[in-house]
Amino acid sequence: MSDPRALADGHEIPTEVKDPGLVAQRRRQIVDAAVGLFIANGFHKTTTRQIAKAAGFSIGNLYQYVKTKEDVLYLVCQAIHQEMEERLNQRVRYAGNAASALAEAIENYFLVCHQMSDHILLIYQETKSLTRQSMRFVLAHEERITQIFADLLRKGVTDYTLKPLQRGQVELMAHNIMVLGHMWTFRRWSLARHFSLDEYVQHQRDLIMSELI
Amino acid sequence: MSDPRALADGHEIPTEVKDPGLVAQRRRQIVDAAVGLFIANGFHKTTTRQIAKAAGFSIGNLYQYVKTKEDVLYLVCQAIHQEMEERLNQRVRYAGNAASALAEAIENYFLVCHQMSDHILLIYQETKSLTRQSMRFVLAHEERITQIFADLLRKGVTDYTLKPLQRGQVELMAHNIMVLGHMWTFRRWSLARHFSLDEYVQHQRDLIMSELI
DNA sequence: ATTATCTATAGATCTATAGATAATGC
DNA sequence: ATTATCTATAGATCTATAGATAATGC
Repeated sequence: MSDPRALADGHEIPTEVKDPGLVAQRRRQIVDAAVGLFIANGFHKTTTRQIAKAAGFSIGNLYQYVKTKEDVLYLVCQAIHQEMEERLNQRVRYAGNAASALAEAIENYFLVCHQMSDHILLIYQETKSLTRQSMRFVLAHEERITQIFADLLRKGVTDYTLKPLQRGQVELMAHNIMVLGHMWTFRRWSLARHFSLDEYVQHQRDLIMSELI
Repeated sequence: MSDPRALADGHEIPTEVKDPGLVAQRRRQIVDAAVGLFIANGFHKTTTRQIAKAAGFSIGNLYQYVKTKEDVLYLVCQAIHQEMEERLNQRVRYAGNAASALAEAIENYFLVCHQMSDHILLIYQETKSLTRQSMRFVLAHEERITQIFADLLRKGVTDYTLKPLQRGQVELMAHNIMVLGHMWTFRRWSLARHFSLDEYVQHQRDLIMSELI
């Protein structure tokens, strides 16, 4: 709690069930069921009954693993960020030329954004339905993902493969990268009239890199 | 309907009331009441009773002016885009140096985004709750606003105050400008730790313009 | 007479829990 | 014996409408 990065690990949700392995398994079922339903119908129009049914057990049992419907939303948001973070870290190269590592990370990130479009949209649309506390954790996770790019930028400044940047400008560029990736998910209805995914990724990557070199 | 730009003018919502002036007036009351409630509590958690009460009349009368709750959301989205568009057009200068007109328009736009933060967030969060048809109109309006920047970019290319740009790149930069303005509204929780509004506007404006000159 | 407004409520939900039943492990 | 699961439902909504009343204009 004292380290701001630990915030993104989230908070415990109380359960009536003793076996931690079972809790993890059932909650994964809940999340898998809920993600699809929330994407299709939104959080508010999805009922806890639908979630229980799609997860493969009864409504009563669902409430052994979460205390409220909002708990389900929180689990979903955390799971989405978790997956996003893993997919990015999996591919980030920290050795060698930082500028080209950044360019690769941007490309990878934009492709992941494309693959996780519906999930990213869900977070934009439903974060507001979280309790204050849950929202803080979800935003902290978003921030931690942003720091992947901030770290690469700082590394590029250190090894002189990028132009020098003020501390604030590092943050700004990291956020810009994040948002331009998301942009493909919430403006594709217009962007796709002009670009394929690959064209979009290349143009944006070049735009960002030309700013930095 | 045949001209894509006309789409943004929207579609008529049926009413039981004959006097068009009264319809306009009551709907303005409805929109003013609903905007505040939707921002505070979200579309789904706001009840039609609350809207009627805040608008100053009964629930029965509300339904003389709209057919469904979703109609209210649609009216709200249109009103927000209307105001945004007016505030931008009011300040856009089409005479003289296009590059500096663009820089000024960006600055003005970012400030308007700041002032209308809650409204922009509302559109990001609730557009999905519109019917398919209403959503099309709302997105068309968003596109029309984006074209304000696309037009300035084309003008800058024509008068040689900006670098030459391919057709697709004009669209891309216009969308980037739009989204970087919105970004202040949905990432201020993080950005404000590093920048004041004015610093943010200047940095982003300089970043965009340096790409174009 | 016509138009606008209000009151009262039908009908349809939905979340969360209580209490009963089934499964598991000692 | 303990833990997990299920069935049934209490209690609390909420949208949209029907029918009654008030206001308006000829």
